[in-house]
Amino acid sequence: MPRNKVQQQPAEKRQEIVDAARTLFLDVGYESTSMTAIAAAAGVASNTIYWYFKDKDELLVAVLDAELEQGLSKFLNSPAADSAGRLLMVVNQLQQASRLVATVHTRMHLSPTIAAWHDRFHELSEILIQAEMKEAGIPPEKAKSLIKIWVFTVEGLLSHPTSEAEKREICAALAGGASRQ
Amino acid sequence: MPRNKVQQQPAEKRQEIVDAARTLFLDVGYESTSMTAIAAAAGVASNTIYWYFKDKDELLVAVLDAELEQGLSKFLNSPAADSAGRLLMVVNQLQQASRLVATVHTRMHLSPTIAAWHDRFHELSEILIQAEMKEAGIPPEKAKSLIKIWVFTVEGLLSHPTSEAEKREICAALAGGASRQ
DNA sequence: TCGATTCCTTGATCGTCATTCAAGAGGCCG
DNA sequence: CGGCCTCTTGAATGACGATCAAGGAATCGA
Repeated sequence: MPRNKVQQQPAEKRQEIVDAARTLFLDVGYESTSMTAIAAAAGVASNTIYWYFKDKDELLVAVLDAELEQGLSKFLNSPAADSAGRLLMVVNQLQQASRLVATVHTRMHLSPTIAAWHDRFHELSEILIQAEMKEAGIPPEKAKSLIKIWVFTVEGLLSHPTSEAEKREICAALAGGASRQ
Repeated sequence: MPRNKVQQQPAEKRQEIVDAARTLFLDVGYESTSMTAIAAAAGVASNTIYWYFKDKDELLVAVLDAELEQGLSKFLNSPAADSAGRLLMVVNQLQQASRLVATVHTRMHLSPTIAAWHDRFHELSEILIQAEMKEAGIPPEKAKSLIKIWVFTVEGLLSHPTSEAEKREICAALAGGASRQ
């Protein structure tokens, strides 16, 4: 069995493609970004993308994972504040990827790949918020519904244009409502 | 200036197109429904649709308006219950159109027509919820953030598969959190 | 009745997009 | 060398939303 070629040496090209896609997805949106445009930005032929990714959705998952990893590390290394402050920070951190929220919710019905990513993302989010609530002294029993409300509200804030002041109010109302349960 | 033809007599064809589109949009989703399929279901050539509607988005708005009108009348004629019960009823009423939630949020970035409909929908929703809260004795000042939280949570419930029991819990938590502000 | 005007419908076509195909360049191993 | 793998590409395919040019049918003024 001959093992050939330099094997994975220029796998940086994969990263270049992800970077190009990420910029375009965040800037003009997934739907308005053609594979040709991504290829041009990455300096390859559009077919080349299909050597590294099965389809456009798998490329989207790569972008989402990159975005998630970056957001997660910022969140975990953040200066500890109160729940409302941490919530607001998450919202603002995710804001730049806000266009992708609707895209994921649309494409999860069309692509099993996106559906799987979406499920993993929600699992992770709920785990993180549960930890947040445990720290605030809310019993896991009562917390279950609140977690969903938090997640849905964050998604709503990302999907709809909201002023900074209003975001702050809403996060405070969420955190306040939680501590009073 | 001759005024000709029977003028709008067979405008029922427009309704047939909307009905066909509605069935397909709710069943397989907007993105997976081709204009050809709608035309076939309505018994016309695909071009004919473009005589009645500027584009696919305008047809979607017609479907959304029909769905909204139906849902609204059911909501207003509903037996008065507590806030949690009325919320849950709205969620279940909108459930059949749940696939369109993500579609609207995606296409509002691509189509001014959809963006306008989305804005109108949120205005209307917030007015209705505000009335609900006024009745519950919540001052409009405090209600503003809660309204958004309610709307976002309803959208979240529609976008994510949730068991009946969990929906009930979440609605109860929302209503309970509101009354305690 | 005749022609003009408007309403409505359609077959054919266009342009774009995601994706696939067939072919090949260039390095590695035996 | 010769076969085989990794990687890249120009060209094609097929689906879709949308447009075009052409007419049929109904009504009006003359």
